[in-house]
Amino acid sequence: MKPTTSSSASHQRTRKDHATEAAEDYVEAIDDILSAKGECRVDDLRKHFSVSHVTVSRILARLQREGLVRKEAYRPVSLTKKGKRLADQSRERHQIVLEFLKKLGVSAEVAEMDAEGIEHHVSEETLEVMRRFNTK
Amino acid sequence: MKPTTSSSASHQRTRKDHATEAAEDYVEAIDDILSAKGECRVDDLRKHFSVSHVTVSRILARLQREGLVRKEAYRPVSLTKKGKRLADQSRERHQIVLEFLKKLGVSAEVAEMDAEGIEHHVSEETLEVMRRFNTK
DNA sequence: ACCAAAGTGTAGCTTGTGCTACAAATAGTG
DNA sequence: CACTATTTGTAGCACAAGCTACACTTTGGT
Ligand SMILES: [Mn+2]
Ligand SMILES: [Mn+2]
Ligand SMILES: [Mn+2]
Ligand SMILES: [Mn+2]
Repeated sequence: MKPTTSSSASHQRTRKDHATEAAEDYVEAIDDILSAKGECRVDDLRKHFSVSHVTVSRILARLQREGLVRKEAYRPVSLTKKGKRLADQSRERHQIVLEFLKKLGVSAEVAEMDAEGIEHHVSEETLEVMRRFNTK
Repeated sequence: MKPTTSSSASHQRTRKDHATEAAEDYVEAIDDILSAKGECRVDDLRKHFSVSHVTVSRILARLQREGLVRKEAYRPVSLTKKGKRLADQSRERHQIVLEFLKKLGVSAEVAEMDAEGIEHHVSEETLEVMRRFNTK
């Protein structure tokens, strides 16, 4: 049963997934918070992720450099078009994975916990398989 | 459809999963390489993960501090009892996730790529659900 | 035994993400 | 308006994991 793919390719893929993880989770959270309460502050994200406001602030600076987010000092955060697009994609994938786990028989609480990590490692092919499973 | 669990708890769990990821992947790789060729060198791990030998060296030093691995300068790596136990657990979980994805209809190549990341985010409950799915 | 090649170690750099402590700005309350 | 509480920013720390460059050890071939 030798691997069809070299192990190194899988580990490289995983490292790449992790490199985009923060961006995906942040734009998704920002978009959700914007929908829920009209504006998104550093402090909202601090609570959402259970990290210090400093961590939030520095990640937002990076996302701004990458053109996903707009942010002026002491002002709320907003998403660029690119950021909104990534948020929508991320949310959709998140939902599919979550729904999949629940349909599979995992409890809602545990499904929510697991989905938050799993989502970043699901390829298009696997996502499609999950989509079909969900509608079956 | 409000979350049953706070989003922050999921993100904390994901961060914890990532904190143990390198240890799990390394002891598993070491154990596999030991089985395959009798000894495991820094260079074997370098190839396995597609990183520099420096990265391998520093991660091994940490795993040694954590009591998972034995290593003397210029000598091959070996696993402690604790390391071997973690390797066995990690391999078993890896196999279950991989088998699950393939049974689900994902191609072998993609299943191998995705499993390498997903495995670290699968809770005991989800793993059990996958086990049952695999034998169905 | 020697020399070259391969493998390993170490110094030192980078980036990302976590933190506390302190300073500044904004918001809320009397 | 003034004062306080909350929010946000910044300095500076830690740690993990990536890298290159260079030094040292080990291995293998002549
Ligand atoms: Mn996530
Ligand atoms: Mn998410
Ligand atoms: Mn992950
Ligand atoms: Mn892995």
